[in-house]
Amino acid sequence: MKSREARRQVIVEGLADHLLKAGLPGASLRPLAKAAGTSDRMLLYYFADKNELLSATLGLVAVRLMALMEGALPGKQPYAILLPRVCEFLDSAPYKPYMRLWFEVLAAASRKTAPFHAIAGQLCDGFLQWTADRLKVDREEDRLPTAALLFATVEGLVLLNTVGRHATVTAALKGASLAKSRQRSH
Amino acid sequence: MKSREARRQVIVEGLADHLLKAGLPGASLRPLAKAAGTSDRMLLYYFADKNELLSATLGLVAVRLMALMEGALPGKQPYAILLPRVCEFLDSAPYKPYMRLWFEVLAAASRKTAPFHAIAGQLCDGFLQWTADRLKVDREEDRLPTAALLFATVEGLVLLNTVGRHATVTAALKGASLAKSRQRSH
DNA sequence: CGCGTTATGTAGCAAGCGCTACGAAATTAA
DNA sequence: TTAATTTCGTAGCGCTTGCTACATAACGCG
Repeated sequence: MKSREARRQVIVEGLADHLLKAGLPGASLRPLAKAAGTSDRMLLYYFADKNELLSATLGLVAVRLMALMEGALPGKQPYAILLPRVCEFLDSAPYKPYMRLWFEVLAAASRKTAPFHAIAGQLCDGFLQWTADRLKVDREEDRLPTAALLFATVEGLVLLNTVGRHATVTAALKGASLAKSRQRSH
Repeated sequence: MKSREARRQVIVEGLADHLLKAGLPGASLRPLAKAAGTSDRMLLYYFADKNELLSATLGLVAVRLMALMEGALPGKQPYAILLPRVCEFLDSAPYKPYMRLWFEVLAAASRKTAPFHAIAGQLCDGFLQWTADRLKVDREEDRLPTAALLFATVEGLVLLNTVGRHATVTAALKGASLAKSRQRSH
């Protein structure tokens, strides 16, 4: 009765591991089952169908990512400092699998494919919240807009990193610091 | 002899249409062939394999997109004006299929999957060039960094739009204008 | 014990995938 | 006209996909 939920939990852990390694293209039932130490038959015994299974797994992945990010970058920093910091640590090894998977989910979500659209939306909100929490602003009413801008910019930069455009990323960061330094010198 | 290249061209046009509609998930040989008015057998007669076929098709898609963008936003604008402008028109109807497909290519590229990685890189460079061309800067040496920043930010904003986070996008644009206005008032 | 619910293995289905073997037309070259 | 080459349809291969039918095993409870 209760152990069913527990068993589901254990399975989902294995699925999440595999999903982070292989991504959505490698997320077919048989490989997933193998990674979780069970069979495709059992996956569809514990989950109604592949959608429910993926929803649960991506949910856990989101929880893991948020837990990873929770401890990172303590304190509050202004925009100009936070931008390169976030960009840098999201490009570090532990986050790369998450970022790759994240982009695949986004691509699927852009065609309104269930269940990706909903999940992508939630994760966007979560990440925006996380950004706002770490942001130091002069006026409190600027928090959300500034956090949104930072979020979007980081998103774009991480994306550029994943396709190997590192030079463009550093150029963009230089561009951001340019704007800030000019802001100060005026 | 020469008509073979012409035939390929005609086929690729049909493939591009379908690819923009159905995206990478719908890009299997039989549907593609149907859309191009031929058979899967013939696709693999005119192209070595599916990779070559997709490369050619995505190449044409890139050409089409660049042609679409060529006429848009004539003249040069400063960063603060260009950012919302680009963001707005990339969210308009004619560009949406391109953006969706673009994200799918990026997701595939993030796993270094051939031939997407190379194509994504090229398109990044093309778009960066386009941005730099339309940017008005005070000092010429700021052009590339500023263009890169704008590119990345737009990328992130378009991404947010495709998952329906329009409020976050407008907030971010407000955040950008905030930074600029404060820059002026200081 | 015996019985009902829960768990799991085996086997397979229909559909789709990229791709190919084969032969018949159609076209071109001699 | 004949011979060679290019074009294309038919059919199917081997494999993977999500998912299911069926039977068996294990377990909890009376």
